[in-house]
Amino acid sequence: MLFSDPLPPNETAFAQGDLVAVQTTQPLDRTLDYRAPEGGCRTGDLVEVPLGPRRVLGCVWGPGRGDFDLSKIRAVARVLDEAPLDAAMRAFLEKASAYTLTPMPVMLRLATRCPDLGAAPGMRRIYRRGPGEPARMTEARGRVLDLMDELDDGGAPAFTLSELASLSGTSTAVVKGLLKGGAIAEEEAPRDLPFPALDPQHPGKALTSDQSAGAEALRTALRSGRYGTTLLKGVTGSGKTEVYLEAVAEALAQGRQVLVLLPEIALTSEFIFRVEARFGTRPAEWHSGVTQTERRRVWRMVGRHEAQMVVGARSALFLPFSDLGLIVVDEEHDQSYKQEETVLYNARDMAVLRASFSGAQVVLASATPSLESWVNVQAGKYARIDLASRYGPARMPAMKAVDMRDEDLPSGRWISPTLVQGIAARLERKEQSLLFLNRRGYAPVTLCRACGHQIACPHCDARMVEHRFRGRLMCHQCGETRPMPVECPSCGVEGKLAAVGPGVERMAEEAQALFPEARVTVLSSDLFSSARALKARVAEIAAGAADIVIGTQLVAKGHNFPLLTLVGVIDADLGLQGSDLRAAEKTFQMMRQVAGRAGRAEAPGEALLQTFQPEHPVIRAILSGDEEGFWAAEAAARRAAGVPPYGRMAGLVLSGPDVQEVFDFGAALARADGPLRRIGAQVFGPAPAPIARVRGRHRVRLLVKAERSAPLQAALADWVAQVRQPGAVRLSIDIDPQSFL
DNA sequence: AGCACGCCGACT
DNA sequence: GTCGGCGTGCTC
Repeated sequence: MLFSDPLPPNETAFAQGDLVAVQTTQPLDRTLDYRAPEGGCRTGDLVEVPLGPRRVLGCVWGPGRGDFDLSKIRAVARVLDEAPLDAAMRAFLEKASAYTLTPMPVMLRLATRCPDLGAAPGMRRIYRRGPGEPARMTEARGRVLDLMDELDDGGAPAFTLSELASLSGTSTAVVKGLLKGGAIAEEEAPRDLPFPALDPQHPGKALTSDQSAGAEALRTALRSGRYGTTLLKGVTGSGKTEVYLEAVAEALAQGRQVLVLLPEIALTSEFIFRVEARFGTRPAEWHSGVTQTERRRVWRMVGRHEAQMVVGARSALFLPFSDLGLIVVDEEHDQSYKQEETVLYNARDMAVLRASFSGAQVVLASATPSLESWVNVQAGKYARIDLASRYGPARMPAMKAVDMRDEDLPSGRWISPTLVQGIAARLERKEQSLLFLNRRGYAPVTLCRACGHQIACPHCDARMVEHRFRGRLMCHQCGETRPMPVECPSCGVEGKLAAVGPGVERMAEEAQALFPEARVTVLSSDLFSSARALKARVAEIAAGAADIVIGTQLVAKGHNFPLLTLVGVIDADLGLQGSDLRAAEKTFQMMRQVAGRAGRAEAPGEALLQTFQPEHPVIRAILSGDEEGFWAAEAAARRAAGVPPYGRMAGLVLSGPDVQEVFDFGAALARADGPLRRIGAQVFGPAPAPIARVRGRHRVRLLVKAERSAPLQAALADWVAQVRQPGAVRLSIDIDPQSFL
């Protein structure tokens, strides 16, 4: 990405009646001219404008274009009482729109995702202790007043009516009764309270010399007051968090705002706890689990610089920070930063873009960085800090391959004798073992032994996966479930349906059969109703509530298991097959993350990787621990193939209810490749997407490949615009797709 | 996104 | 004749 565009001119004030260009959230491909309202407005102001019979949300983008019939121009209806989007934010939105080929109105919608935007700030009644005494004292009244006096630490604490009633164990009627005598005073207070200030001077943990050096480098970068990106690399448990919290402290001391992105909501509560320990109070939170009221508060306070620090999901990048000084992207390599729905953007790249417009520093933290980041370091675009030594006595586990060709294992069994021995030894020592398999459910395939039929989802081209705990079949694509049938749905023969292949539930069964006395548990996302329930279970397990843990991908993500000393990877080859060019990178990262779960406390850990191809370069790189060698080899391979980050790619997915129509549209696009050829780009496809049908919609994929320097986005826009799109067919363009299938 | 306009088939 | 299907186009 290039981030060299200058900032747009500074904010302009417009007097009533001046022509202003307004970017709306309606799907229009340009701004519309309006007249500035009574009292005027400024660039960046969020406004309500009349559009046809409706009023819609918009943002003042600059002086009017003046290319529309003056007599038809209407006036801005209202300037919202919200913080304006500043020049850096607007430039960020425009650049992100151009880069991801996402229409501006969609970007503006991302930036204004605040409940009740523009509504008057909500008020609520609060109650404080008053000077008076009640005419008659009762027991309930006494409890209420005692509560208020007891908690009175000088600042006359305020309560809501319901808080007061429930905390003192009475009804609201008692509180209301106390109002009369003036013992309690009622007042109106804004619902949106500023966030308490974080204290950068609050003492932090003692740092190792490695960590101190890293922290000092980040502080120095922060003091430059300019944009810069640093890759903070350290194995699991090396104390990356402590290091970047020092950068946070520096930004806070400068009075600038901080955003920390985490890949998973489940990780936020532990992180917030650490922030509170470090800075004395909690930061603002922004993710799908936050209530509407709190969201509104966070959005407003961020815009007014009354929230200093936000911890959240990728969408927090679009909050209206007024002075953003630091963005931390924790676990920067995580695939979830690139979502594969609605708006396609990579939060890691967008963080860098946003920071470049705000003069902010970016810290990309990871034990296993993405190849892109590694290459950017090599090219001198990013700085790099390595935390090599492990925090405390724990070490990286010893890693060994279990060559499955030499293991004596009956069919239908997946835990090799070598791995069984390892688990047995741990059980004896009262240590934990983790078996990792990235497959949910009992078995990936359900096959009829009579006719060979495989049970597939009726809406998707995907197999139904048996979930034996629930006695149901489930489609992992669309979530469709149905009871487990007794007879084959194809030939009707009873009792011939067989489970083929391993899933975590089946591993649990096998482990339990091997070790009947052991406590076996499964950690899989589908077994928990909420992040809270999952977190609670993880805490129990960490405390020793299980001997053998069977887990999916979930366990690779930063949860702590101090008693764990053995990790068994059931199928280390799983990620190596297929034509995904990132397979090697993903497998490498995943295996290292999982292996990093072992031996975090006093006891040294061991990781056993079950594989049929121990000589595979990726497996060898994992075992040898030669990361730099792996990156260099992988980078060379990508360069030779002309693929990202050395070449540019775009993936197109066309989808619609009618296969023929979708394919015809794909073929028409492939034929009309003139604009692409002009920049030397090639089109591949149309081909059925990896999952050719999802929720009843047929999906077809095209892939565009270009040179690094080619103006890909502009060519793509021209190309797609030439071919008329059938109404029922949807088209999404993914710049820098994660998988190239 | 909505909402109007408009041009074709099935009905009171 | 007219009601209503949703394709096309406009909104400052």
